[in-house]
Amino acid sequence: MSPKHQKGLFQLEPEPAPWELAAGADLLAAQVVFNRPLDTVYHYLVPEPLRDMIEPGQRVKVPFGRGNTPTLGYCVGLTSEISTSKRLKSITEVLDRQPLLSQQMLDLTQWIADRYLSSWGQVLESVVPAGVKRQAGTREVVFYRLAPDIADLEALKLPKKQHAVMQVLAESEEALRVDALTEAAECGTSPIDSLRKKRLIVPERRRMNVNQITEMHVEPQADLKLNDEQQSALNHILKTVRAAEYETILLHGVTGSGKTEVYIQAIREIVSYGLQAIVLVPEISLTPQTIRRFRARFDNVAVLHSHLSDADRHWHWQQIAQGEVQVIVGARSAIFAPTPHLGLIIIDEEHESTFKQHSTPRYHAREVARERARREGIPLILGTATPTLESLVRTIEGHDKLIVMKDRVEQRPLPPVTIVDVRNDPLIQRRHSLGRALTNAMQRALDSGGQVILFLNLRGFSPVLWCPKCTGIRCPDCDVTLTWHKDRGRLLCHSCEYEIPPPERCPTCGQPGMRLLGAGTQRLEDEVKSKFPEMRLIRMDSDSMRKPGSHDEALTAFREGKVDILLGTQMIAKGLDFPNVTLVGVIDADSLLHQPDLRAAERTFQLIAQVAGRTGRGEKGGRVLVQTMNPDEPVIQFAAQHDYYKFASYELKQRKMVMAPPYRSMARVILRSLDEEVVAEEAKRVVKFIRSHISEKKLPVRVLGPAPAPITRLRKYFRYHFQMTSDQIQTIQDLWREIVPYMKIATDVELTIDVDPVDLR
DNA sequence: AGCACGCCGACT
DNA sequence: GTCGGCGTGCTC
Repeated sequence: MSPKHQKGLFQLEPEPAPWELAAGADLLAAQVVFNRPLDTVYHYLVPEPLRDMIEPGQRVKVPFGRGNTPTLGYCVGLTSEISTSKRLKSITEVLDRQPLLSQQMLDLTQWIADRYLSSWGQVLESVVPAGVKRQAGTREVVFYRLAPDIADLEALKLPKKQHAVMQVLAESEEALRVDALTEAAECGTSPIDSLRKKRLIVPERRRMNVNQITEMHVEPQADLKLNDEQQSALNHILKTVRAAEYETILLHGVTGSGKTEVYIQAIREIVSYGLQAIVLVPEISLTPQTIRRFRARFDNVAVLHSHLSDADRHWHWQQIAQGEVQVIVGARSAIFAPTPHLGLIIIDEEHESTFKQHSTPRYHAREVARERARREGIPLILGTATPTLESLVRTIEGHDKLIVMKDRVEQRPLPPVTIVDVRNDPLIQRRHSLGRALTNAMQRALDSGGQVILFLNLRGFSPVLWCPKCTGIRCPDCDVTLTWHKDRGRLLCHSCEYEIPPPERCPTCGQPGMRLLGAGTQRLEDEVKSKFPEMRLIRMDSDSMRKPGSHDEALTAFREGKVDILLGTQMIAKGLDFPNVTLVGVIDADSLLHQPDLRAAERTFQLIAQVAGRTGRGEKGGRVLVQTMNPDEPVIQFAAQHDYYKFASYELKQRKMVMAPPYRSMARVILRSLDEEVVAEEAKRVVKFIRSHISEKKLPVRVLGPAPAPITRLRKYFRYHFQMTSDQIQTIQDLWREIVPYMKIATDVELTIDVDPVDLR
């Protein structure tokens, strides 16, 4: 038996609870936090009747503020030592029968609040699923038992029906539900009510599950044989697992190197110790294929995806908390799964930006996972074909371990990548999306019975509807042009929900003859159909894949060879292997490269590498064509050479030069308001205030900005932003906490801070 | 964030 | 005179 397992057993032993230690004292106070941007932990007296039911991790109802408004809060601790001199108010009600969070999860959420400059209460509110708070899918059922002091039934001289009820209960080992009782005693509910009023029977409330989830059945599968690289990666992971120590392992495996099989066999080991594993994947990879893959290898897998109902989510939460689940597979928020005996955390596709939450608390699941692993003394595995520079630098600096798997399984080579300079391509000049080289390559691939994937990172038909006399049509609420969606016959805003029918004349100057500029997946689809009319084609983007299951359906059709050409956005860049794909075309590598973002180059490299990974997995081999107007761009060159490390060292030099992450920590502050002048003024004022504080305290913090955000207007709001960078994130955190109370922000301006931003739009 | 308190203008 | 505008400051 492993030392890890023993530790797991010890955790089952009841510890003396802190409130028991305080029981001798004459007062008990609960520490309460609120779902408000307040950093304070408030104290409330626990009245006598609530003393034996309150526990940290439960929600409580308390009077709050001058008006004593009844407010929900989270009890995060109990104490008999109160530091405040204020007179304490009392808790009104304890809302949960069981704590929603363990002490470890409370500690972790406090760390998140601290790290991401959000309040503890706000973190707790977003960590506990709504279905768990509502106890969705359960109902309160009343059970009855005999009162404890009843000795002789006959002596009570009860009416016949009531006597029958008592008889049934006396013969029963456990408490009975009302419906079971009425049936057994052959009566209605009135005798039961009378008995309760006489206190001869006592009610007992219990929560019962209403529905059980029926999981799909999957044929079990045996583990696969690992190749040498996989085996040595697994050996290292198992060494850490057996040592029961924290370590972050960056598993850099090229596309098709078989990372998933390594994860599965590592999980196999910890499951055999009775421990649980969490596997985080990007939401988009939560396809039925991924799910099937895990279900086929483990008995108890919980898959937490975005289409679960509140009731399902609650049920899974309970199952996980009871230790009934071996493996939890889910997106970002699955890192909060309440596993009692966690043994391993895996983050697949570590480089994906969806692991960063986009709203408060703006945590990064990778960093939360790292902290959770550190606290629980377990390994964290970060798997990817294109590590983020952040993760790579941590291995260079010796904080984390790097394991490289440079070969694909069965020694299949990575596909040759050809950069196609389309600057002088006659077809491209005539506004085609497919240049001559790509068209010819498609023809050859299809002629020899291969399949083709085309990648274009823009949905819709055309991103600009252009008036020759004036400008393009823009969204009235956002600072972006409207995209023409031919399939729906509407112009859509990609930043909000705004849509309009296409105007016949320019809405600004009344000129007819608007022109469509630029191409999205829908226009590409038309072009492919006209160039290859006999080929079967499927388009995958968020428009064509709206109904649940269509994603899986499309991929299955493609895999089974019922489709010749698959074209789409990001959606097709990751996931599964299609052995018969012999050509991958990247339509427009430049659109990725030219985004106003410090990670534009990194994302371009990642996308080309990911898309290229979709081919060359079968015996026929495969190739990749990348169309670009910037053939000499180093990033595109490195991607064509499959040389991650050359790319990394080039890009790291750039980042060092401009003092950007991963060499500097960064926080981004966003101000938004309906009034542009107000928000611009306020941003200037705030930055001036911060700068003066920095120079006064001589803090090593740089402030960049303020400037209008790249998307200056979003959903009617004008947005300004600025960045703070420093060698230590701690410096920025301390600075922010110190100055926040002093910078009075105008009431019509909203201010948010994003620590370690991944998106600077 | 939310809410109460407070100090100013235009109404029965 | 008072109803309500929103700026200010506090919440155990």
